[in-house]
Amino acid sequence: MGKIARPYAWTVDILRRANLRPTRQRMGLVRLLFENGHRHVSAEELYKEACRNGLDLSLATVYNTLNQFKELGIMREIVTGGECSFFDTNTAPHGHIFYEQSGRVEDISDDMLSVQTLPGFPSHLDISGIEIVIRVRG
Amino acid sequence: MGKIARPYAWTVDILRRANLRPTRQRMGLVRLLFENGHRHVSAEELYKEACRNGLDLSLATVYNTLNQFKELGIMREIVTGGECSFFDTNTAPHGHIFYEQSGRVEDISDDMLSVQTLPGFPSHLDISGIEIVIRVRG
DNA sequence: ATTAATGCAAAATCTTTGCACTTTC
DNA sequence: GAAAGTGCAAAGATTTTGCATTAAT
Repeated sequence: MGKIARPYAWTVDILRRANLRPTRQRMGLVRLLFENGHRHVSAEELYKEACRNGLDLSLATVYNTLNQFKELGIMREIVTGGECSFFDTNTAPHGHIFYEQSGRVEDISDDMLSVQTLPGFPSHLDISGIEIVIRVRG
Repeated sequence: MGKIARPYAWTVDILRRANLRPTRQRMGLVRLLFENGHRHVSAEELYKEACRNGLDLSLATVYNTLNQFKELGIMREIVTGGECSFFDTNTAPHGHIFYEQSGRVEDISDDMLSVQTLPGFPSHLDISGIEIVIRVRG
């Protein structure tokens, strides 16, 4: 990624819109997360990637930032049942395929799976999220 | 539950069938888990319940036993995204409702939700499990 | 007797937090 | 300068492990 000499305007925009100060660390993370389409990352992965790209920050800051982004609705968390949690830049409702061996996460697209609530579904429930994970050995 | 003076025959049967020695601890856990229909438990919950019922064992043994049961296919694990994992005595495919506030887990019955794979689903995947969790605030 | 299981405490993870220091506004 | 963010190390929490002891076959 190279040094961030001048902040990328769009990273600042994203952060401003979320009422977060555009610090060097956040701008770097936003750039990694959003510059090339949607991504699934674990905190650890993102931290290492940031370091590799010359961004100087701590793992705790990565956790804090990902959790802030989650709370602000910019990202969402993916529950895999693996060792660590993942975060997804795509906040639209969709399921995931979790590859147990590699620990990788992929989206389930609309033409793969159909999920519908039926009349028997309790209508009073205040749903905060629907997790669909297909675990595969491959 | 009272003292287990003489082992319940059916708990021994379940353990024998799974090639596990019917120890006092395992028989007690099997009894709590299977004597009254299907259950969802966390290790901690089950541990406390066992203690309350006069069963003398350690939390580590509860974890070990639940994991053995999972590997042997007697139980399965439920991924909730909450702080701890849950184990389910019902191994048939079905989803769960997770109540974030209480940490309780309930089954999703067949008349609540319909899930179907569509033609676009990758047929070569070696699926080890499908997790469907509806998180609710209530 | 032989073999397996248990208990305990300690370790291993992943994740969060407290506080002094730094950066942004 | 005031307020917010960061880094670090330390704490928390859940789960696993190592090993001496105990129990089951």
